Amino acid sequence: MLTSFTEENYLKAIYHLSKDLNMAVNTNAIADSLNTKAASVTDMLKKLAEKDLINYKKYQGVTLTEKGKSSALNIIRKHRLWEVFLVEKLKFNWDEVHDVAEELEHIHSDLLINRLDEFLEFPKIDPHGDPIPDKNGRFHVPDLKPVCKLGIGEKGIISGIRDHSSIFLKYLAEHKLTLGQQIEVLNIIEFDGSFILNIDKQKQTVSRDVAKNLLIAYE
Amino acid sequence: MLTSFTEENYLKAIYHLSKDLNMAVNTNAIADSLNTKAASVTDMLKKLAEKDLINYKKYQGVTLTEKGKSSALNIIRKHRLWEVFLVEKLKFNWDEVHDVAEELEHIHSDLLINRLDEFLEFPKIDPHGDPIPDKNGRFHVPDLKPVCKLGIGEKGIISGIRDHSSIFLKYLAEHKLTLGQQIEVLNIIEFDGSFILNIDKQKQTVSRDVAKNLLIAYE
DNA sequence: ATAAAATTTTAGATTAATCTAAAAATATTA
DNA sequence: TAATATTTTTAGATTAATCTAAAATTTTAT
Repeated sequence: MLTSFTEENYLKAIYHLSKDLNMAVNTNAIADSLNTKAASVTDMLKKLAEKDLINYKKYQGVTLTEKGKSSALNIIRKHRLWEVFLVEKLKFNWDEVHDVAEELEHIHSDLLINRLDEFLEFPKIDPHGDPIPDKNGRFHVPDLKPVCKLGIGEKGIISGIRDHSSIFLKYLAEHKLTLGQQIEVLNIIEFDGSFILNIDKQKQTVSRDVAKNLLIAYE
Repeated sequence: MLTSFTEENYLKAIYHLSKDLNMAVNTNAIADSLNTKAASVTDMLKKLAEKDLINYKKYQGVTLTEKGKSSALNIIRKHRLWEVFLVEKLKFNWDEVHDVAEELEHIHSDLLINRLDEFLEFPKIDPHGDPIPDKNGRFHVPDLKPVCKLGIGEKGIISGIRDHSSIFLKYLAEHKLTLGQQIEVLNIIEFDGSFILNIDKQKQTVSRDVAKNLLIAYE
């Protein structure tokens, strides 16, 4: 079955939205996430339902069918594998990969993506710590917690991020807050909830906002 | 300036057609090469002329402007670099790369393509022997001749092909007639113009059709 | 429970790329 | 050079994806 560039973006958006909420996704939520209008979304939902990619009943929101879910996971797989390629092989910074991967994820070729997977030695996570589905759509969700949940004296390894904006990614890179880095909470400021961290043997303060969006795996 | 997937395919087609003929390209020729109808081509020509990518006067055929030519060369550059990547890094056969490269060539990112060029160590030719334009659109056209122009006893290195169809490519690969291979003309059959070649110390006969489409560089 | 607010869908247009059929222009040839 | 054939363009539709504005439905709040 053929899916257009646009249909694929809808499937991906629905997948991400329903993953967070774990329930039917609203028309407006899709419209917001794709920067389009609710009326356009309704039109597309009818089309996707026709193709048996989503379960859709008027006014009731949508969920992905098995077919739709596996299609969405394949697009996410492609996106994340390309991100690994860009960073590992082409020396992109982790804040430079998203837009290009948004285009590359729509290239239609199973051979290409499976060979790329092999070339990259079957990576399990992308440059932002997000898991990469295998060719059957299977992946493991690492158990991560935001820095803000740590107490004083606790340690962890930076292993993911919640906010994926390039401005946040740039900030993190400039402050050595990159994947794999060990951190320790030295103190928490009561006034504004900011965290004083020990990073690479240096004291560094991060705001509560940063602490909420930086995910760690316990040691 | 933004060019759509479709516009890019028109520019590429016009480039290839005008390169062979070295003159204005006909509406019907473009329609044939893109498997579309003359009426559709006329519509698109108006649009490309509007964008100053082609010189177009009704009924007079078209040529590329400098802008159009440099855009076409950039698409060809991308196509051929991706082909090198697919063959060199992802172990595609040379008859498997064309369709995927047709999609990859439309990814818009200068950083991507220039980094890919670097990653591949600035290749000068693609897996079929076609030259790859550099980032300024410059490339050298190798001086090649078809096998059928060789006389008995002459030698050469297989360095290019005229026909790019996957059926021809597959035939060549199966008969060790691949890029870089040395050949020597042992005999030419008067009856049907077929060639008896010495390839890798083995005698092999190829039809005149093959001899016309297989290009060699003299020793 | 009903009115007000918010969300979602429908109706009717718009744009890019395409098509068929007919008209216009150019090229061929007798 | 006039008739015929070929090529190209125009006119008018079609399809996918989008939009605005209005109508329908659901949710929230009094």
